[in-house]
Amino acid sequence: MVQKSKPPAVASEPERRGGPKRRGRPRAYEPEVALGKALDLFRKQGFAATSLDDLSEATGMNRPSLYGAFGDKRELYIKSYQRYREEARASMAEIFREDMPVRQRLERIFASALNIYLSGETGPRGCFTVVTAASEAVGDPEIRAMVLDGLTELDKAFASCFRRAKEKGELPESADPVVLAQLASATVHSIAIRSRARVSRKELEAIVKGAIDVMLGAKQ
Amino acid sequence: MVQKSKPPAVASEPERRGGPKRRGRPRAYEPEVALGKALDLFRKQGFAATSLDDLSEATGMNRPSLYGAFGDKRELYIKSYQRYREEARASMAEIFREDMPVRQRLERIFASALNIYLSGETGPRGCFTVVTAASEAVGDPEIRAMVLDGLTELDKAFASCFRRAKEKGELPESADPVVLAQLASATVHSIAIRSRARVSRKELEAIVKGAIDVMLGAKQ
DNA sequence: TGATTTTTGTACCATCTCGCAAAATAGTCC
DNA sequence: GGACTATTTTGCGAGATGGTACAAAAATCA
Repeated sequence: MVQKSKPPAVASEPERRGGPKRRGRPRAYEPEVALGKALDLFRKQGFAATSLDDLSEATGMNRPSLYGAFGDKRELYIKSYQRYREEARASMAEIFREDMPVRQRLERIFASALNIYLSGETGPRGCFTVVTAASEAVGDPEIRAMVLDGLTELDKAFASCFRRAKEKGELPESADPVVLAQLASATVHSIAIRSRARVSRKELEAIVKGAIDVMLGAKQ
Repeated sequence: MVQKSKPPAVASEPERRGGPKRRGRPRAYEPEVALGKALDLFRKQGFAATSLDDLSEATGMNRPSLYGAFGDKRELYIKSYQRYREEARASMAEIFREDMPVRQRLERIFASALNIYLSGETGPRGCFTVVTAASEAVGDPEIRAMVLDGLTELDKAFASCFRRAKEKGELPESADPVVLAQLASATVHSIAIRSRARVSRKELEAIVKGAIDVMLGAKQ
């Protein structure tokens, strides 16, 4: 009953101009925006510490509207996480679109991660996957599956990055793309955690640089 | 009630120093044991998702006793974390006591971490530092300082490990102990997160092995 | 024995929690 | 204009939450 009879207007644009006008009282909120606000909150505080009142205040929707639009708290959490993943995936795909040296690609990936983790008005927002893994993944199989999926997606992206590099001769034949990818993912996880402890951007960038050097064999 | 109401008469160390015998009603619990139970719970569920009722049930203490012994929920959380850190530090010190090849020492450190993260009756317990960083560190300066301290402690331990190795000629002169330590820490963080998503011990061990190989220059 | 001290057990409070059901509102379609 | 539809608003209720008050219980001390 919530989103069943909703017209397939998935794209946000056709709504405002000459679109197939929705019947009934118009919404006082924009779902995309509201979901973004919810995402911010969940990312900052985690699931349990975020109350419906918090969400209601942040989104500007009162609880029943929230409930009607996104389902209960857990569903909203899952939808927020999905949206987060989509955004992360998009910026990742962007980096993989054009051709460039491995080092540069790695730098851009890590820079993108840092931007995601450090941006935020009230402090670093961190990584949703890490927050979720820490709190909800143990007890909720569905959420755990999403976390697992997020982790392996990152692994695969890095692995393909290193595989390409090997093909182009940027890495020695002895290099193992999967192992290097796990190290790169680990670096991401590490800066995700450290960013929450308010480690400075400078230090995090230094960690990234050191990790890249080792992975590309500049050191050692 | 988990802890039975047996008198603590012959507790591990009831009273030291000639036993000036506590006056008043004897405790029905052992603080050390109770704190351990609280630690388990917090580690599993995080701060917000753990209620005083949960803690009361797990420790076998009712709320007033809990409050009297450890203070409010936040204080209990902090005390739990301190105890966790002490245990981790102890097992780390153990590994640093005797002399051994770097690879072996690294293997033992990671094995110790894996044991800590994976043990648990109701599933992997994960790393308190990661859980705390994800949930509480952003909002609570005191807790954040503890997390930061825990992170740098691990970094330093690894750094000293690599420094020793370099002195003994186990690593090339070009190796940077600090950078390698950050990579090692990152690997720990990564397996801490992955363990919560129920990644199998086997996979985690493979990640560790790959990371060690790269750090010691066996690959590349 | 009785006084003192410490802990325990029960009960309680004020607040917050999530979820829901009406009722009011604002638009579209005929 | 009136019927219809989708959304918002208000408000509620059963239960959980963190924290506390108070008296009974159990030990030591005098």
